[in-house]
Amino acid sequence: MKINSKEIERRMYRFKAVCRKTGTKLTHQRIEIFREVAQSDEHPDAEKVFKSVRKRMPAVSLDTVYRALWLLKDLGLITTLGPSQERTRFDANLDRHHHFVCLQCGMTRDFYSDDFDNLSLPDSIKALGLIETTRVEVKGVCRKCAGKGKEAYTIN
Amino acid sequence: MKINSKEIERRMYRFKAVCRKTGTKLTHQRIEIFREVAQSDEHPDAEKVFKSVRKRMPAVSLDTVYRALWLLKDLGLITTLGPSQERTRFDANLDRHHHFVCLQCGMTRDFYSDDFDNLSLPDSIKALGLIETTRVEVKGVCRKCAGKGKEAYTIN
DNA sequence: TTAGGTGCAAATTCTTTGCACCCTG
DNA sequence: CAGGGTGCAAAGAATTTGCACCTAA
Repeated sequence: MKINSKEIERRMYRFKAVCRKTGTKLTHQRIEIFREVAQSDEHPDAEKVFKSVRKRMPAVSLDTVYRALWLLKDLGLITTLGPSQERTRFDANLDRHHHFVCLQCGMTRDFYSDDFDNLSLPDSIKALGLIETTRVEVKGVCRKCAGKGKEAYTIN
Repeated sequence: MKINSKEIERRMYRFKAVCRKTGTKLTHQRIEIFREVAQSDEHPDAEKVFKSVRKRMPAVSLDTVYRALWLLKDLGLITTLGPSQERTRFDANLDRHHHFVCLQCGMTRDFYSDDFDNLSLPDSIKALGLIETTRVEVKGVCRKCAGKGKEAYTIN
């Protein structure tokens, strides 16, 4: 809850426009659920959204929150942090490296780049705490999936 | 299964050394579980490791795989991809941005950087597929957590 | 009016835990 | 031989689904 109200309005407007354009019903639940994510800068998880929304709308159910969030993601109105709907994956490569991740099949390839290894961070970030790693995540659609003619959808 | 055997040997050696140094028992299960991750470049999840290990060692159980993987992570011998043991989080900020993530409390802060927005990717990566986004993930320990005097542990 | 949306409860899926037995060091 | 480690089965979390009722358009 820290985004400025101008920006929140803009997000709400866009949300409503996209719903109309796509024939998605603007239910009270969806409005409150979207508002909750739109007005927060802390990247809440489903449970957190649920708890906040429930304060204003005691009857919502957690499954509606999940359904709404995935819908909003499909509509390109929100994105997910981390590999959404994927399990934790393990990596024995301890060298400094970066990742390319296929948005469709999840294929992940390590790559190396001196340029990326030596990025200099803005001071505002250094001020946040002790920096340990800086990693570049490149997302896209791998050749195999692109070959299948699927459309790439909206992105993290 | 694509890492070269020299590198696999190096990883196995390091693994055994760390186990000895920390008094961690070198059981057959742990050896096979670590080997599986060490010899793979595809960042397997727990289930995948389990299935592969079971071919050579039919009696292993999935929970042993989980226990071993988290242990290996604690020992700094492997890392996790994506927010390990965290839930999916949602973000309504559709502008191009980057993240700082606290390894201890999970606090995530967006930040902006023209430099980061304009990184040029190695050709080898461009060849992998259609690139959609390039995002920098900075990990570290936020001031609040650092203030608590906890040690930062090994990193993603 | 009516098709899509919701709440509820039950089902899944993924991961963790308690406990008795086993094996490494 | 001792204490940590393992397998099993059962518990817990997190997320999804089936279905009858409800509501936005």
